[in-house]
Amino acid sequence: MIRRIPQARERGIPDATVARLPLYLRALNGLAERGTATVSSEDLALAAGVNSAKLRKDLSHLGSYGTRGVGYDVQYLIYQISRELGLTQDWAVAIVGVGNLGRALANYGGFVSRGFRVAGLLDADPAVVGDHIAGLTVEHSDGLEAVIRKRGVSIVVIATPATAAQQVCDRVIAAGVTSILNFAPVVLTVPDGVDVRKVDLSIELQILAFHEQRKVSGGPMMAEDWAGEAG
Amino acid sequence: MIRRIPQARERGIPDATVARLPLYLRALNGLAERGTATVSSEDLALAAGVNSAKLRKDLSHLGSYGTRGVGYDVQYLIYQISRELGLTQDWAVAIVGVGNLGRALANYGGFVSRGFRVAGLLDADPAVVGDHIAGLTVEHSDGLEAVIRKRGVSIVVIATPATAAQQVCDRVIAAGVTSILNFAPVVLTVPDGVDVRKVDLSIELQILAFHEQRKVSGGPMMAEDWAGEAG
DNA sequence: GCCTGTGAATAAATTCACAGCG
DNA sequence: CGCTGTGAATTTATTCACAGGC
Repeated sequence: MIRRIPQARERGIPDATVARLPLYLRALNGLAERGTATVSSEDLALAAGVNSAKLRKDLSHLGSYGTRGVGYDVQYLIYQISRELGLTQDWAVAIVGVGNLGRALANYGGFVSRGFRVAGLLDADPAVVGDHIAGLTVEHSDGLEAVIRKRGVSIVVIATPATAAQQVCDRVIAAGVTSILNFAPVVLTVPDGVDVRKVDLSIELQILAFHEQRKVSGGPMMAEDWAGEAG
Repeated sequence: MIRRIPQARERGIPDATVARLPLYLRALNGLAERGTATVSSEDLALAAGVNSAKLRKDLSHLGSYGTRGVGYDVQYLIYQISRELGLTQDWAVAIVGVGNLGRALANYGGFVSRGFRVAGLLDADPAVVGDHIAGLTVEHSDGLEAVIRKRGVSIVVIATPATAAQQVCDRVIAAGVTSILNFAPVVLTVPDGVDVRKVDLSIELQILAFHEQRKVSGGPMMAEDWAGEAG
């Protein structure tokens, strides 16, 4: 029988924990900006919106970075989590598809601030190519492979229409990219070893609707005097 | 702290299942468009990107809507899932914050197509108020409460800067909204009974970076400061 | 035979509760 | 003492595997 060796150190961090580390990091940065030097698991958990037992368990997967009876040193913990997430490195990101969403992403401050650098904006539409967005010039997606290779892009954000997503996906994988963030509402087919994360705006709304439906017995309020102004 | 929504007594569908139903729904709609009448759990699972056992278990929580030896009737299953998610109703959604992201959301086809209707676009910036986006006119956020009441808004999307998010959140809750989709990178504090879902663009990138870091032993090509870590 | 639906088994995640250190 | 770190207990989710209907 093959038994998994529990790597107490830095290997084998649960997915659920990894997904929360950015949350803790953001809460810690907020504390740091307000000049807080140390924080207890209770307070940090509150700021991050989780419970303290979970927070301590999560952090314990990284190592013993707290001090019993005191709490965690904010700056030190920021560094440790950043290192664990790989944010002490500089990641070049290319955004493919410069529609409304692509523009929003390019201008999103959170990308640049944490180890990510938008190294390329690409679009297939000649009407968009040449636009200046967030200090970059939109390039034609014909040059996708060249941009990836020349600028060391390791993460690609797909913000194209659904119909183009798989094709873009195939091309960037062929160019060596193994990390993709997909905003197109389509399931991408990728070979083993390629990591795809998906953000689906409408799915979140649908989940909300499910819960909303359960709350209100009579369904949503009726829009009585809604006069559509479209058209 | 996270409060469980007044859970349905009759059928407690697991959260993990609810989160996947929209995925199945999209896969089914794709099949329907191509004229497929029935589909096996195997094929539907493939289209949705999950495994078939999970799919069958998920669907079993809704009822027995399949036919042994045959599969599921596509149209019927679409209806059942839609009903379960509350998408057979018409949900009025207001988007607060009409920056790049807000515009992207307003133009996002997936909203309108599935039981959601953008009933209001609001922003605090007078320079934006009056803009026409996706067939709507941007209104000043002073009128937030009025818009919510008059147009029967039951779900609010917060796409404001982080600094404004909590204030907007408080106002919409005071106006009776109990379902919020938050794109601002901040943890919202809400009373019990209010359901908040969060979409955080940078968190997804950070999770990708974590996995990417583990794949590539040498790190990304453009790593500038390679602090010698004893590995 | 084929494929669903589902108990049982397994795995993962969360929470409890307290030992142990500062 | 207070607060972390963590085994143990609990809850939740996934996967297996096959009974049972078509």
